[in-house]
Amino acid sequence: MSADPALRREIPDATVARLPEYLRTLSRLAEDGVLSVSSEELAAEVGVRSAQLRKDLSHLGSYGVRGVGYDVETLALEISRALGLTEDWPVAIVGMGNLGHALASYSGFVTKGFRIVGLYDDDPALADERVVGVAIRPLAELSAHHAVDPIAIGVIATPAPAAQAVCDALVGAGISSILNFAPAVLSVPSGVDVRRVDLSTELQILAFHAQRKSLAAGALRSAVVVP
Amino acid sequence: MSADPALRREIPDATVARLPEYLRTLSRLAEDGVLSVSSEELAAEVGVRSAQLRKDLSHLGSYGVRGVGYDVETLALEISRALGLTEDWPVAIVGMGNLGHALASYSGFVTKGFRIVGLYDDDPALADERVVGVAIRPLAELSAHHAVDPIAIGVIATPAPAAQAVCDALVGAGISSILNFAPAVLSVPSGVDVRRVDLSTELQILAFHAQRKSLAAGALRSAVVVP
DNA sequence: TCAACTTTGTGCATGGGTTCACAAACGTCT
DNA sequence: AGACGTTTGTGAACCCATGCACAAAGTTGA
Repeated sequence: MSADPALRREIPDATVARLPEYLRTLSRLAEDGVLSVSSEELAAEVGVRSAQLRKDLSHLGSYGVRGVGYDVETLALEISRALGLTEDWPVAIVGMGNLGHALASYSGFVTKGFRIVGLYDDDPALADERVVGVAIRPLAELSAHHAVDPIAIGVIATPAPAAQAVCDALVGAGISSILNFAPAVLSVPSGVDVRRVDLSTELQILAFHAQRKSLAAGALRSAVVVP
Repeated sequence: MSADPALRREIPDATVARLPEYLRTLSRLAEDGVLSVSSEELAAEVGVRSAQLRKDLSHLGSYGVRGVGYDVETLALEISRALGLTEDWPVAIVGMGNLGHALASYSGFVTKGFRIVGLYDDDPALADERVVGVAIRPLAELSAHHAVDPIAIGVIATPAPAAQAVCDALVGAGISSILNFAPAVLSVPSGVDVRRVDLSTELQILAFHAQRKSLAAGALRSAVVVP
């Protein structure tokens, strides 16, 4: 019998995907000394409709005040809680090439709730190199490390051909949340969560829209020449 | 009066987002010497339902053969065409920190249709350093460069506070497709396409699901103790 | 040639997500 | 205290996407 609506109710995936954006914007407003926002103002900042923002927030509970708006601090706290950012999440990165290094030193990591506890790469040239205070170790050590100091989230930053093997190693060690930067579809047992971030997919989607724009422009020119 | 269904019809965004995945898988199959696939097989590889795959492909035209399946080469070519990957797209990256370097040397860039033509960063320490054969130059030179050798897609890999200014510079130069890696919402005039890739958003979504899993486990334990 | 089998392409139903529009709730001002 | 203006929270309508199920179309084998 939980009292917190965030735990009782089912929050739609589409809403969860927007919460980080709301949170980021609220944090910025808080830094700027803003105490209160209306759904209209916040929605404009984030780039969504105000009705959508209100419906999203309604899934977490009722934290607004009618006629006034939302208290910035309170709302930020409630979103953090809903997302599980009040506890912190130990993260391990596998694959310390260019991308792995970039991810490890990415400031967004440390800011809120995430903490790097392990960096892994089988390349002997990288062994024991330290990035943000953590030594790079061979992947084989991950399982032992996880047994002593649990890892909640595994990040795969290897080339595509290695990704499935790395994923199997992570799952084998008992890690059930994986962020995959390799351009490969991973197969995992049910209960394991995989999210994929893929640069070339995004580029290709942009290319599609760019092509549509240039085709539309071409069609327009033709229409003018041959009405 | 175009004969190509891909140009006539409207392809849904959800479909466009999946096409790169289909293309990648088809390319892998082609390398393995596979000549033909059924929707069932291909869908299994990609991790979608076969009905969805068929419906997606039907938006590009009718390239399957009933009773047989799809010719791998043909289908790959048609998807490439639909996405606009038969021409190649000049890309510029702004912000050559860790992430910029990682992106520039990312192999997925060159593979299909994308070509890096410019790298920009205002840090004097980076000036004239060469990555993948391209010299890093100050952002101020982008506009002149674009006028001579057009850039189709701009990639923002700067810290969040600089992102909007960089974006304005890109838009001002006439670039209308932007891929943004900075954790910031960019405001752009209509007609400009922005896609955002954000590490910390993805991590937060994973944290949400991880929390749900651990809460469910906790609830289960409680239920066992206090039935 | 024809029957049996396979697989595509699609009409239709179902479900989620987005948007509209408004009543309920709050603060403020007279 | 009461009327007025503002903003939330949400029921209802719409819209897009997904999944089912099957007819149409093709292949294979006798």
